[in-house]
This record gives sequence, structure tokens and C-alpha cells, in this order.
Amino acid sequence: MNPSTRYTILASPIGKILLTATPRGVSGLWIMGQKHCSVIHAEWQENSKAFTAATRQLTEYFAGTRRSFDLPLDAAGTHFQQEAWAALQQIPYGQTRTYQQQAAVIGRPAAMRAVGTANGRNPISIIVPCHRVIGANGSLTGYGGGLDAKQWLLAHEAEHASA
Amino acid sequence: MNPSTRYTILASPIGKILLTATPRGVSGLWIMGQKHCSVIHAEWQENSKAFTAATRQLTEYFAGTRRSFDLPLDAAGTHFQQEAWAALQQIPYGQTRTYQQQAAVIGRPAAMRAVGTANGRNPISIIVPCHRVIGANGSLTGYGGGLDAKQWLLAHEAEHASA
DNA sequence: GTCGCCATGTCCGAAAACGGCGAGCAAAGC
DNA sequence: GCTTTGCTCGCCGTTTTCGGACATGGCGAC
Repeated sequence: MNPSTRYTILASPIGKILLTATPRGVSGLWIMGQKHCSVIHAEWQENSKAFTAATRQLTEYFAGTRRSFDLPLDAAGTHFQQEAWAALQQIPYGQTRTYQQQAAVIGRPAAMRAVGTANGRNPISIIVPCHRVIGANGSLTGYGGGLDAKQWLLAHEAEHASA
Repeated sequence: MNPSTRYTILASPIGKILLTATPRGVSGLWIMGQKHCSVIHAEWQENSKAFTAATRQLTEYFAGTRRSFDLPLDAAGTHFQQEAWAALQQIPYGQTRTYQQQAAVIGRPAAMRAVGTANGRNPISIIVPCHRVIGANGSLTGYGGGLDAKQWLLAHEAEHASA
């Protein structure tokens, strides 16, 4: 909604990606074609030059040569969501955690279900690695960008983790 | 809440008055000591110089020598409230209207009760003359600044209307 | 007269529903 | 016996929904 929001679209192995940013940093990364994909607002401005660094880092990530991102982020959310997303960024490349473990990290071990909801609201997929959280029994359980994308990302990271 | 809000306090025949303003104009006028009086937020700045014109016009009003105000206003409210408050400003000095008449003016004759609520939310007393609206049977019915103030204002205007 | 009922927009608090979960238990299949 | 599957229930933050309360006035029924 913020008219100072800029966006761009780029291609990837898992489909087109919509990137958005405010003046303070990247505010969204959505895998397009999914029902949870964010909407492009009329007052936003297309500006691929504003995403030079983000595009390069994402390209390297998909090539398997980058394992962590170094970008200013500006994700909007409640206090609890901010904590949940901060916990996500502590999960190393190629590893997974359960929702229960993530809830314990933020000091609320019983809030595992709320953590699942918060992960579903994560506006910056991939860079904030919500795909690295799976069910306690090993099932993928869910992913805003589609379970196919979640599985692809985990397999991709597993393949390049040891290198 | 807006840190660019300024305020000042001035004396009047009906008690102390709190004036607030944004960069776009006067945003509030509250009769202090009433339960509906706005709160002074910590991030606001006291600045009596910003209210030179408003103070002069109010002084003239209370002296009986001014019957209309000429100030930029910036009242925050819903679309319906904006319409209701605009209708208030069409009521001439010294005259009164009923809530029903005011509702008819904005094209919703059945919304008289909603108009009463909207008037109660009017942030700029006196300048936006919600005191000129009374019950259909002539009763004063209510006033955020206190019924005493409402009666005083109406008597004051009646006294100076013909001059 | 006067009492009760209804209409109008907004805000606020309470309550309920809703998830990208996890554990415990029973039943079925091997 | 042991695993697997499918319930049920409790957990917790967020969102949605709902019900009142208001600065009123007209109408019908008694």
C-alpha cells in the first residue's frame, strides 16, 4: 500500500518471483502463481535497479554458491511474528528444525502452533528461511509458496550444503 | 501521536482550552477538565506561536466581535464523520439545527442517531460548531465539553447575533 | 400523552474461530 | 508384539465476528 514501495519480478527454478522493497529494505519475496502470492498494488513502482544486490544474491543462491543472505530487510509484523522470523534466520543453510524447536528458541515452547501460523505469514520467503521448518514427524506440513517449492528448496540446500 | 503535532493552552470564559495542530492546520480544540478532553501526548511540542491566528480569532469570538472562523483545519475522521462535520460548518452563527436536519443535509435523513455520535467525536469544538445542534424538542441533549458550556455558547451567540 | 420499537454509523470489548503443531490413545494390519 | 494410521484434545497468537452503547426522532398502539 505504501506508495514508496518498489517491486520487480525475476525468474527462478521454482517459478517467477515477486520482490518488493520499502526505503528501509526488502519487504517481500513471493513465489508467484500461488494463492498466497501478494498482490501488486497500483501505486507501487516497478524498479529492477533497486534490486541489483538482491537479484544477484538470489541468483547465486539458486546456483548453489550462496548459503546466506546479506540484505537489509523490512518485514512488517507483530512482535510475536518478528520474534518467530528472527528465529528462522538462525537456522543454518541445509538444516531443518521442527515447529516445536522454533517455539522453544523464542522462549515459548508451547506456542508451536502459533509459530506455524507466524511462519505462514512470513512475507520474505527463501531469504527468511521458513522452508527449513518441518513437522516433528518429518512431514513437510505446509508452505505458502507450495509444498513442491518447499521440497525443491530443501533438496537444493541438502545437495549444496556439504560442498 | 504524530510527533509533528503542536499544542497550546489558553484561557476562556468557559475554562481552559487545549488547542492542537498538525502542519496542515488546527486538528483539535478541547475544553479542558471535561472527561472527553483529549490527552496531551509526550511527543507533542508546546508552541504558542503556532497558534497566533487561532488565539486571536478565538479571543474575538469570546468577545462577541467574531462570528466565523478563517483557519485551516485538519480534523481526522471517517468519511461519514467528515460529512457530518462539514454540515456543522454550514450552520450560521447564532442559529441552531436539530440532529434530524443535519442528517438530512448530508443526504441520509435516517442517520440522525449516527450524526449525534459523529458530533460527539468532533475534535474541533467551537470552531466546528457542534454546539449549534440540539434535540428536536429543543433540549440540549449533550455536549462533549459539558452541557454548561453548550448553554453558555448558545446564549453568547444569541446575545451577539443581532448586533 | 407515553411507552415501546426500530433505524444509522462508528467504536470497543469479548468471544469464537482458525491455522503450515504435537502428544496420547485405540484400533487395525502385519 | 510392533508399527502404522487415524482420531481427539490442548496449545497459542491473530483475525474475524458479534453485541452493545451512543449527544435522536418518527410511528403506532395503548
